[in-house]
Amino acid sequence: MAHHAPTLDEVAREAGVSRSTASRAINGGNRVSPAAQAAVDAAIAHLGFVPNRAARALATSQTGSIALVIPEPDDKFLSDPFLLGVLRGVSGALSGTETQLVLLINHANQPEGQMSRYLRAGHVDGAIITSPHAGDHLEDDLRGMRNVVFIGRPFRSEGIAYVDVDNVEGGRLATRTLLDAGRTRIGTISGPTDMTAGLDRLQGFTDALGAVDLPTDAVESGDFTAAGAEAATHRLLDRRPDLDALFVASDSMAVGVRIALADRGLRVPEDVALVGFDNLGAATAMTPRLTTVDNPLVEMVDAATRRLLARLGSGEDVGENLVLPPTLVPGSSDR
Amino acid sequence: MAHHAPTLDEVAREAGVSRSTASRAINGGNRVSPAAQAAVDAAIAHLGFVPNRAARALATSQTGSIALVIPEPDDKFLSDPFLLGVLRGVSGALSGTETQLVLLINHANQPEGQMSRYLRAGHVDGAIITSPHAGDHLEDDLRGMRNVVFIGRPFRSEGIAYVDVDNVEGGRLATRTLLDAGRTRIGTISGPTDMTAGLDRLQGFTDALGAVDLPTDAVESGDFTAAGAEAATHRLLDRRPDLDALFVASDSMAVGVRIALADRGLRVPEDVALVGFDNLGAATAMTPRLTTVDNPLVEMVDAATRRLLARLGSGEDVGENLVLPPTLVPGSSDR
DNA sequence: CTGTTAGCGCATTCAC
DNA sequence: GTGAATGCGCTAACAG
Repeated sequence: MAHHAPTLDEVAREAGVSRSTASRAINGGNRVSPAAQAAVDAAIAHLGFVPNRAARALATSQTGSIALVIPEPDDKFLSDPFLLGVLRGVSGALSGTETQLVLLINHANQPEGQMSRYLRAGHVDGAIITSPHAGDHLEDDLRGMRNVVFIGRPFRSEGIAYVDVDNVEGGRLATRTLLDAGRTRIGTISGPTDMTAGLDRLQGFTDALGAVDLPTDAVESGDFTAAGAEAATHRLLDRRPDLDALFVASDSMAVGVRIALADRGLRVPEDVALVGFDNLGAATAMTPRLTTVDNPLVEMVDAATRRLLARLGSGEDVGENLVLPPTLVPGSSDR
Repeated sequence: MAHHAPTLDEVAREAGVSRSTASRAINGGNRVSPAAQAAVDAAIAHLGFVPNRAARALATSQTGSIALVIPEPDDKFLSDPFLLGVLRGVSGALSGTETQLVLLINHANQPEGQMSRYLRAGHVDGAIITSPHAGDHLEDDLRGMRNVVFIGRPFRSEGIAYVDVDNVEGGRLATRTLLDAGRTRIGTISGPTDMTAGLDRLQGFTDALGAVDLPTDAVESGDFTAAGAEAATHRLLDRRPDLDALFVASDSMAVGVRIALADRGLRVPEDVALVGFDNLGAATAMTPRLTTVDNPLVEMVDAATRRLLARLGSGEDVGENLVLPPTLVPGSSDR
């Protein structure tokens, strides 16, 4: 245990300069002579100096950390690939940065406005908010705050910066793939209706079928879990046993759909063709390999983080919200 | 945005007391009169005062935050239920606490000793370290530091505080379940050999079979992923097509095992009985539902976090390392 | 380009 | 039980 963490004072003394010069040398080296810079660098290396974050934060009133707000862990939490992708994206964008990542679990029953108070209290410089649900206080509490970026489009997006994948286009893409494979009796296991991602993907499904004058009523909504999708599939097939294809709004749900189909003795893709959505790991683990729509989640989050950092740094907005295009990932479940 | 975050000074002034009294009132209220206490409380509520973490950290040289160190995101990262369980455990232990959680991604190629330097620099008060691998610098870098707790027993545990599940006993439990079901040609898809969890579960397998004089050589090691396990299962069955039961060292791997068995036309449990390990979500999603060993991960991590907090608070060690007992979770894959 | 001078907001001696 | 004084380690004017 070091008896004493080296301080800027000691660095300055060892380098033979004043504290201010040492400080400038550390922060970008503006207006410091090469000689002084070198001396300070040497002293830092020699002493193993690491700036004290608390002191720096106090002086600059910037914490050097951002928060990642994630929804309360519930039963589906334990197998949610979404969160892992988010982590990976933030982590990538922050690597090489001095910025710290503070994790904030957004408990559902926590006092309204607590989150925005936390941000306003200045405990962190900014925040990334994941998976907004309808009725979430967060969306309204945080509207207009410029140090906040949402992952996924919120329900009312005015005054909210966000990045998202084009879920409508993704839903279209998936459904067209089924059409191109020659299927005509197409249904969907949609996502939850209290999330824009669920709604948008369903919209894409409806668009694609409507464009070719096919019925769009074979819909049952799941909850982005395998178990929920399994039940939804049974409900749907009870009603419409003639379906020859399904667009499943998430790969996790496709696992449940496969089970339901197997229970009914239906083969994939011979009897029922399948196209999923996400490509976050589950698709490649299925047999036959699931044809799916790639959700560029990691890139999305990476972009969101960089955008937040830019907003914090320059103070100026980077402009438009970012909506990334989805792409089809071929498998053997669609034809 | 508030023009000005309220400071302790203002609280003191509004309450008609000195800064020191206000400070005491806030921190436990020792040696402050009921009248003063009430006045301060009122002022705090009125002003919406929130103590500035940076200032407090600077004054106390305690940051009020702990780090959670997780391994670098690789390809299996995106579908690892382990990490989610850890998050859930830490989150639970920290809720109701003022302590912040800082996420640290431990990049494999990061300079040796960086992590321990980070801790010694005092950026956080302590750390929770997840899933130690053999050859990890971390284990040696952090040995002896009393503000660190590991999740999962490290290879050399001297000088390292950790909590773990009894993986050996878990492996025994799983294997005995298979024996009790009348199986006699039992193999295992083990975990990676560079993790104590993998090694220990295999040890339990060997113990249980050795105790009844059955051969223990039907072993192939997976990597805790479904794809890896699928390949391992084929290797094992190529060599030992007569097996009538498998202990699979993780539920994620069991998914791959099921695929491999299906490919070979083997039914579960009629032809091959299966017992997994973890019960972190995958088991209940399988059909037939996987019989598995419950890994009390969330409780483990919760305990680890509380232990860390205790160590930081009182300065005294809480004593022994904690090793939680695993329990069997019945399914219909074992008989 | 450099050093001197002030705080940032809080906890904590120490006398009273 | 209370208040005055001091310092945590750093950055940011300011005058030189």
